[in-house]
Amino acid sequence: MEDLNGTAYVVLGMLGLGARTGYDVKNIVDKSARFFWAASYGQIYPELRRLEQAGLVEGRSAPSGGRKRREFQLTEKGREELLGWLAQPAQMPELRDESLLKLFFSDALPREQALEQLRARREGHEEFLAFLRMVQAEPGGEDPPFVDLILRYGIAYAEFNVEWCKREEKRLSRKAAA
Amino acid sequence: MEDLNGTAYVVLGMLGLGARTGYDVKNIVDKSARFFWAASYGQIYPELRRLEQAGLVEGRSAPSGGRKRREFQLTEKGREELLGWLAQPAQMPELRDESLLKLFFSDALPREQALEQLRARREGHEEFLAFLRMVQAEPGGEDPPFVDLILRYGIAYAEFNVEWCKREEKRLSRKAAA
DNA sequence: TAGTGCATGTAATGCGTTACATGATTTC
DNA sequence: GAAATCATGTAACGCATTACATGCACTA
Repeated sequence: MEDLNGTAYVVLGMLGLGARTGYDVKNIVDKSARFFWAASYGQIYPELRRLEQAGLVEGRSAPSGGRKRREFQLTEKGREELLGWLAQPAQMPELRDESLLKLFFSDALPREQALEQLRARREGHEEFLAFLRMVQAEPGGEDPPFVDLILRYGIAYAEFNVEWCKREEKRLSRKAAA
Repeated sequence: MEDLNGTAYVVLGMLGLGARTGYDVKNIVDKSARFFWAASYGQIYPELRRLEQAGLVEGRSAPSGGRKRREFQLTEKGREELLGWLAQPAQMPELRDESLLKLFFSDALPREQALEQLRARREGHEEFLAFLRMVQAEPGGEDPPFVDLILRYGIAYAEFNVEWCKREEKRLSRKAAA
């Protein structure tokens, strides 16, 4: 087992799911994983090289017309690394949620502005929910079961947040009125 | 308005909530905000200096016995900065959840191991839930309303995750049996 | 022919953790 | 007298974003 960072496993995993180029990896991440794990070109391309040097992926030039292009695929070693990582339990995530931070400090704010923070959080999650429902409704090949599972998680998570905000908005308005 | 990072506002906010030293800030963060926004000494102390230079906090030496100690408090400018920041809407957070990432790639795994990932996620959130309930049950001064709101959010969030995992564990076991 | 998409990459900068280093005071 | 707690800080490293730079191919 190598000592790899999370981004390395995103790349390995996406190659496993059919991505061929760095560009592919980025697009698939943006379409399906961005909400729980983002990745930028500035990480992906250097990471592909490191993985190649470590023998976990194999790259070869595969130009399309006169356009430069590198295709990658998992090596046997790379597949093992991915499976080994998948088999280990994950760390609990450290959230970094600015909106919760603002709410946490909102005792310093007039009630109406604090309520506004709650509303803004709700609206953010409502938009997010709409986006995920759109993705879900898109035609095209069925997703693999666990890819679909995570999409449904995203939807459930957004719904939870919307409902929670609504509940607390009501509670707060009631209190303010009392 | 200065151009400050999130950690700066954590520090300002915690001083507003009664923290006096960098050490205080760290402890309060660990007790009440770590689950949605962590901060380490390596950020806090340099940040306090920057804030002092920017005139947002005021520090003075306040040794207790022969022990070196610096107390800080918000300046008027610092309080305004904090309030200004609180009044603006927050960005949607970018999650970075390794456990969701592993589930996302779990189609590559034998079903039983994938189920194990779900169970591990559930157990993580169960522990987290137990921890938050303990914090909630602790005696001691009542928390300000919004501090309490966020504690209740944490609990609701953990409960949501536990329930979601249970539901999906069942669904998956059913499928495997079919 | 202009715009969009495909494709690859680097450099600067900033954010954050970890490990290290030090030392006084209080409590058992 | 040992251990825990209070308290402050730095240095090295790693991770990630952003902005920049380049250029081909297809389509409207």
